[in-house]
Amino acid sequence: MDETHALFETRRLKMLALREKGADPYGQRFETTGNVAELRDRFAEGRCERLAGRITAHRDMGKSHFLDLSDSTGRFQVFIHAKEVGPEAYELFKLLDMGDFMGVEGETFITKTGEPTLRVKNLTVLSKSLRPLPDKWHGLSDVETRYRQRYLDLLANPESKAVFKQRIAIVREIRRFLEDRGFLEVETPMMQPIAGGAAAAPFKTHHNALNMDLYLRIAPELYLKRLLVGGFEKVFELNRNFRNEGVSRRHNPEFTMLEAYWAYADFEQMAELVEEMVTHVAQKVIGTLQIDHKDAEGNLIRTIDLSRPWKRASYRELVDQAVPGWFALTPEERREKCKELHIEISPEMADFEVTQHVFEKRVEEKSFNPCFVTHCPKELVPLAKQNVADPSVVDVYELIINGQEISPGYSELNDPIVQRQRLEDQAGEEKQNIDDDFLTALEHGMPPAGGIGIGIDRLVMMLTGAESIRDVVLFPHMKARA
RNA sequence: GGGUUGGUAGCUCAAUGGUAGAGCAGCGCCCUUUUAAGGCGUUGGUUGUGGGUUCGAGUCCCACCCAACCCA
Repeated sequence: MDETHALFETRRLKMLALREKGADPYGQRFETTGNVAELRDRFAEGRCERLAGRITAHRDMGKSHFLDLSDSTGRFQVFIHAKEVGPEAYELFKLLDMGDFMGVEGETFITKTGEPTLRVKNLTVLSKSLRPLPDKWHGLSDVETRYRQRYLDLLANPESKAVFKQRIAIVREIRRFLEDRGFLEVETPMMQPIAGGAAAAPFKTHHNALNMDLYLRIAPELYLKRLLVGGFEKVFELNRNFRNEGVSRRHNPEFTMLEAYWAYADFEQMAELVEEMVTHVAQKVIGTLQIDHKDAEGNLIRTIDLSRPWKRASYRELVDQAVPGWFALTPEERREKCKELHIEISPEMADFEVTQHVFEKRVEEKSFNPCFVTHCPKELVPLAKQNVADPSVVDVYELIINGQEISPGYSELNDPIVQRQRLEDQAGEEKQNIDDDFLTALEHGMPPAGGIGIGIDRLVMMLTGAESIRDVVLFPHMKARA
């Protein structure tokens, strides 16, 4: 939309005309007697009120005008008539359009159709909009515009705004829940010399004054554990991580992660904590533990049942259930089996990766109600403690809801020697990518601890029924327009 | 990275290869209680970009850009 467009020009000329008539088209503060909701709550005829908002409807009866003035709490009808506001203000009013902000003062009354209304005596122009808002009836449905110009989506689509308000409430309730249990929210570096704590490609940046490369963090984990070494016993961080990977329905390059660590606890206590937290948040924000997911047409696809207790089963058990006899096969036979099952695998995959692939396709993607998958193979999770009885697995859970990983939880590895070995194995040739400062910290002694991560975006998707991460991230990343 | 679908007026959408249209918004006129107000009239387009085929392309072909979905 270029700025010489007729619609833009018409409004620009009106803006200039307002200025000529002595009205500042971009005005100052306006004292109100309340917002729309407050006016409605205490509504009685004959009260003098002052209200500010955006013009969202205009019903023109010739000399009488009915406008909807909208703020974040709703819309309120205002009545404007030349005799009531006087000729000068009426001239200003005629220069206003849908989408403009104005402040009004007048007396309340009820129209003959029963609508609570404000009869305007004085009006103040607060802000002139130079571009038209989306169609009042059809709204804004173009997904590209909804993401690129989210403000239009928020204005035109109440259900979109509702999802973001739910997201805000979810994040707030998580913070309260953890704080109520003695967890301290901390802030650790977003820019790290070595991007550790997860296996993912980082974004690289450069500090000019220090002349050093830095990475945007892919996880806060290694810093939070330093805090356990430093004597904090219950900490959490709820903030952004960055991963330099593809974007998809489930991936945004920056995403919000909760990590929490609890000294002297283990992964089973962490599972309890997460179960309690998510059900608490669902009950508080959504008002139910039965979460309906609908398709674009509004048809119910499924209901996710968050009722406690949540299912717990070992990785091995679940894979064996999905593909009976899987663990009796040789690695070669497993690859054959994948062909039979039409599960695509690549030749360079290690045997545990083949199993993991089967897990993803046959267990994860088919699990909608909550399931804690416990005791994963240690190759998958290098930062967790090995199981005492079976060293081939680690003491972790992986929480699956809605066919996606929502949260991993660990009994954190606190043996510095084993930890160094694991990181070295994982790094392979790239030894310089090992966070030596972290290992030094561990060598000073870290208490045994439970830790969790929760992908907040995916949690919000699950709780709100959003099909795409872009529907729960206010400003999702998009390619630059041509 | 591969596949599928899509991109037409500010918004929502039409248009067998044959004059690019509608509703809403905008603009003008009528109307003193409307609720998507109504009535009459009217402006508005490089059909994502660039090529090609054709007497003629929004439509067919090629390349590219952007997006959604699926796959890797």
